[in-house]
Amino acid sequence: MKAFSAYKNPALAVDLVVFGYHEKTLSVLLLNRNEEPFKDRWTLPGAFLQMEESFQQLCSRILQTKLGMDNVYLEQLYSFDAPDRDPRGRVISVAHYALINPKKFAVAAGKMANDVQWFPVKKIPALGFDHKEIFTKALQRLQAKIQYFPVGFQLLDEMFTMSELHELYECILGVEIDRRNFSRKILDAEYVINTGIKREGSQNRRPELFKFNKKLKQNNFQLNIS
Amino acid sequence: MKAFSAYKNPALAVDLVVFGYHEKTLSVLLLNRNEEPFKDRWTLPGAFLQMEESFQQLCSRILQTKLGMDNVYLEQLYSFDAPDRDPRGRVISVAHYALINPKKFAVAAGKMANDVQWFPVKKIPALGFDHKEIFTKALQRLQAKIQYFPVGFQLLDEMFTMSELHELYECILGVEIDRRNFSRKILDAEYVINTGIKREGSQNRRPELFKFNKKLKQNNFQLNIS
DNA sequence: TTTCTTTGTGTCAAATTAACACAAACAAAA
DNA sequence: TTTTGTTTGTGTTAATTTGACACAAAGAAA
Repeated sequence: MKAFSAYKNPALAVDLVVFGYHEKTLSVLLLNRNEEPFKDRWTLPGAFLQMEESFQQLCSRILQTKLGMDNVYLEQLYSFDAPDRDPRGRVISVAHYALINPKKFAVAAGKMANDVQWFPVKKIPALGFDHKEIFTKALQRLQAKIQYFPVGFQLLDEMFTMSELHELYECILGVEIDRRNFSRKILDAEYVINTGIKREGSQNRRPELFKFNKKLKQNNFQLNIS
Repeated sequence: MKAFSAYKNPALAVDLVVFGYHEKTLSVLLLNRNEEPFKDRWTLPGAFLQMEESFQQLCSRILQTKLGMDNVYLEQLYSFDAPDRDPRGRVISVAHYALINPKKFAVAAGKMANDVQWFPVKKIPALGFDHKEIFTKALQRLQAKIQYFPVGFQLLDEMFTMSELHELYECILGVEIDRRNFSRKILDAEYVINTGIKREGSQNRRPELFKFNKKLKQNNFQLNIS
């Protein structure tokens, strides 16, 4: 480590935007900090990166110790570097976002925070640090991604109805989607995944909403419609 | 900074994938390292983040000191965290990519490296660290982004012909594009940018290749076709 | 002025989307 | 078990978009 001795490194943290879907509402999990800075303010859950730890591991650690969750969909979002983003000093945050099904995890306040709570994405309070910016970027990413990749099933139970999926999409994208055309797109996509070939029918091909790729098929992706 | 005293932080670096377009070829700038680790191997240019420095500033510093460039298009790519990616110890790399016009900058070896050279993206040699992975991700990002956002002009002169732009797109995407339909899309897009309304004509609307948004207009974007 | 090259528009068939009628499947109630 | 309503999926059609290519206008070179 000689090579680094001349450097004083900024601290490295991960902040998590945890999305959950419940009662037709997309929500985000926030912690009420019980210590300075931003004591009693809502913030995203986060923690500092340990020397030997990967981002994945750190995310799991945050989810487990602070929120009691594991095995969730996770994706790296962006790294935030504003020099003044943390009043304690220089901290780079490599933000990630997670998609979970709130029913599976009873959210309980961990040791650090005095309160953990779901907030609908339309009613996010003032956040500490630059977490509002992180949240906004995460929501935009989710909205963009759901249109070409089947993230979003992680927000529902293993089995879900077409209506539930339809509502989820309308909710996340904030637009109305024709129920029947949506249904057709999902079924077409599922068919392609399972068989590798397009579904025939007079004109019933709607390959736009999802552009499933082969990787997904390899990953044994399953769209369960009850 | 008391709060951090318990932590030993991983080092933070930025690695740059600098794209240039020259003689109908998309290339990447590589440095031949003249010190361990990976002495005499090709790598992406990079440097460690100083305490008060933003990513932007660090990128500029790398471009200026190692490559003699400034004022280039720059975008954050992804953060790489494999614990063993640097044999010297734990180093997180927040990779960025840049688009430049090679004609504007005479590439000269800086102090650190003993050689700087353009490599066509189809002929990248074995790279040190995990830089092959970073390069691959950058190329994929560029290919994806160019299809809905007008990055890519930065690779050409201020004035360029339609043929040049057309070639650039074919080169980056690695596919053939009909010259005439391409031309129409570009001109339609330019028209929308300048006037805010669609270009009329019997069926000559091709709004797919670029989805220019208003932000671009605000940024005074100009597509100069000689 | 002629000839060649570059560039842009017209046209048309195929593919895709959006909107909505209708029918089958399912569930709840009687 | 029948009735009644709700959910879900397919059919159909018009409008939009794409892709392929003919052809013409504009420039550049000879």
